[in-house]
Amino acid sequence: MTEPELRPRKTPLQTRSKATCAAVLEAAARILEAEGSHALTTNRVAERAGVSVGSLYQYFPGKEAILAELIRGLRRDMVLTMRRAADLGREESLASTVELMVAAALEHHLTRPELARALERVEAELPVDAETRELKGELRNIVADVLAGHGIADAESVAFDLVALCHGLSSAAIEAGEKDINGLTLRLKRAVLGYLVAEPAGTSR
Amino acid sequence: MTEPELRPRKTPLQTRSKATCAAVLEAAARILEAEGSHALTTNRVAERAGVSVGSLYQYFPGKEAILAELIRGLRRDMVLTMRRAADLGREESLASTVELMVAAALEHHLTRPELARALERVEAELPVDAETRELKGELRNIVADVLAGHGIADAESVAFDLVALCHGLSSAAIEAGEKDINGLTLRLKRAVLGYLVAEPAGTSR
DNA sequence: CAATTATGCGAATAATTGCTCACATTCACA
DNA sequence: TGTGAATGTGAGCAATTATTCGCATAATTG
Repeated sequence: MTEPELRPRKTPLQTRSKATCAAVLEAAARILEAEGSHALTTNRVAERAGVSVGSLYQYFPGKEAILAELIRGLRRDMVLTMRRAADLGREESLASTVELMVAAALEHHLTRPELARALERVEAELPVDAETRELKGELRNIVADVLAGHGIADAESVAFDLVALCHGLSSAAIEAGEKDINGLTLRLKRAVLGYLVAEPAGTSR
Repeated sequence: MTEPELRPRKTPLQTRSKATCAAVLEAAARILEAEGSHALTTNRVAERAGVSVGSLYQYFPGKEAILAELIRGLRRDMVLTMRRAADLGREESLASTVELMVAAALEHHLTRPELARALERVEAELPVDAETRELKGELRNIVADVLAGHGIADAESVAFDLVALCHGLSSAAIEAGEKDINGLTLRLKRAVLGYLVAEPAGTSR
């Protein structure tokens, strides 16, 4: 049960090799979203990418590294999207900012829903990747900053909860085949603003 | 890519065979929570169960069937737990009932957290199992009934959202190693009551 | 008690998969 | 243009895995 290596083997220098790398990643993504992680074998990825296995192994030590790279890519995207939304919301009301950010998060989930879902599942079975951990923290920080900017107490902890709540609702709704994105945005907004407005205290037994 | 069979091959009749079945399921559960689904092989399960592979295959057509059975068991448990909580909450205030149900759901997630998480991931990669689908619907119905009993409009849709929200927050918190269960219960309660209290309307663009 | 049925066994086989390596091709650069 | 570095190839070996099948043991039944 040796931990699989998640870092790429070497970074492509020439354009040709960059294309190879990209093709491998894209092929893996497609297999993943169409058939799930159990169908992801190095030989299949290479074939689908129009590349030989040898080339694949030149850049990735194994399939876990390919998956890890896809995950990092997704998270980097997410952070960028959310940062942009947070910036747009600067000087806006809390409600407007929430709507902007919720819409951004949703859009992110909607670009390649199956891929995002598959990668999330895979991530849980892989050793923790340092950069991925950082990126997740960064996401929470972005949210926390927005909250703090509107004078909300305990911003860090609240940010954690809001991110988790939104993630839960978006995933479930998208998985259930929800098509009404505007409606879903409203439901997310309702959850977020509701949480913010509700009494933090209350007797638990 | 033939769909794996998820139903057990035959039902054990004698006590001896019931024990074999149970041993297989428990062994699979232990491997799953300790090492994840990639480590779950039929031979390993049989060995860990103190049973031969042949016996395993007598009752399960493959490992997917074992996993499916574990999933069904977990869901059946969940429905029972939640029904009990809903019954206990009858004649109580909405807030109290929410607290009871939230606590029940949490307790459920906490008995074998790693197992529950692993099974959820596995479920997403398996063909949809009829009974599992039913059970998930049943869970939402239980919540919807409670909501309707308190005169909440659109109970079905709200139930969907509340279940999703709670699932999201519990999973994230438990995964993050949250130990303060009382505190977590309060946060869940806050999310639920907040959602219920917040304006369902609001302008989305 | 047979005789029938249920249960259990595990070596052996077939299929899959990860991964390497010896060799070919292309590129960068003096 | 030539030479070393970078890149690409894919047959094939090693290891893992799923699954079967002939046979032994235990329970049930009549």
